[in-house]
Amino acid sequence: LQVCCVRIANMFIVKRVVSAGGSFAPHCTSLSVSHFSACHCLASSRRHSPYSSVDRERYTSLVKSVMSSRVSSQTPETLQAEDEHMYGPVVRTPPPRPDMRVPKTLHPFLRCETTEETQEPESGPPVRISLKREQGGSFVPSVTRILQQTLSPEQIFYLERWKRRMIAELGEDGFKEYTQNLFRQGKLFHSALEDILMSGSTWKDKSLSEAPKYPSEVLGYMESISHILEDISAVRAIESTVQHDTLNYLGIVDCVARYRGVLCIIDWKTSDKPKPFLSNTYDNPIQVAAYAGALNSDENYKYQVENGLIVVAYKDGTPAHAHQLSSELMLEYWKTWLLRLEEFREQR
DNA sequence: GGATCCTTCTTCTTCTTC
Repeated sequence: LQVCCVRIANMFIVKRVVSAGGSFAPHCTSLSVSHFSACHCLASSRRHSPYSSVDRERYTSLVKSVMSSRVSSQTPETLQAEDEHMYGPVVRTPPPRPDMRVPKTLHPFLRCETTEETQEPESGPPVRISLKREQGGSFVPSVTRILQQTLSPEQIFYLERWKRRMIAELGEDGFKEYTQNLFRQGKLFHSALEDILMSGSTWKDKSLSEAPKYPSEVLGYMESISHILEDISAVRAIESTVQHDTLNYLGIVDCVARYRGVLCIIDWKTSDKPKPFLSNTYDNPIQVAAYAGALNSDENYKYQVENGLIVVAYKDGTPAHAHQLSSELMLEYWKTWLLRLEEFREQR
């Protein structure tokens, strides 16, 4: 509102000064002296401007510019001053980082040995290996931590800008509450899903009989993914820890199951904004590839997973978006993950 | 029981015209 008032007030001043024939002409601040004179004269005697006979073509656009209400009276300088007032000092967008790099060592995504004889039956309850960190052992960083600490300058810039704007809108406390609520919803959604997938029933069965058991906040998300759940079968792992045997990192996979018959690492996400394209999910595909690579090297899992699936659920029940990651795509993201991992190690 | 960890999310130009 404050910015609007300032901008409207500025435009009003320009209009008044021009129509009163004054010599104040903010539009001319970046123009030459001759332009300024033209501006002044045109403003003071519009009907008999001496410039109309001298150099009419040259000043046509200038006249239009000054007289038009569509032109903002703001200059980049005043806009920046306003932004600084509202959001703090302006940080320039960092130049995009050329990322044609390849990892120094291309660690294999899949285990070398053949998996034909190690196929295990897909019956039985899903595995759930809980996280147990070794006391006093060497520190093993997590996928989330590594991704968080190797964000690109662009990502950091946009995230910080978003945060600044949210705090300006909601206040410090309001922002804290907002983010806590986002996390809470995500956690509730994951718990409900875990419950459904562990029990081996479908959401339709559950929603008919046990819907009241789930917090009302997650019902929309469950409705959102109900069509995806119909295509899920052979759930093998839920919220289970995976650790890479040589690359020394760990994480917790949301789910390993078949989606339309293809064995996938599945990552469930909640989002307020629609994410119809894979590119809308930022680092999520890298996260999925990192989990898959770890699982493939992990002795606790006797099978390999080459594909991925990112499911974005919506609170209002809008059908979720499911982004499938082919084995080729997973390999590409595996390379990106290896780069991020190298970057993380270099920081230390 | 307390402390710590993993995870849960958040980003992508901006203005005019119809």
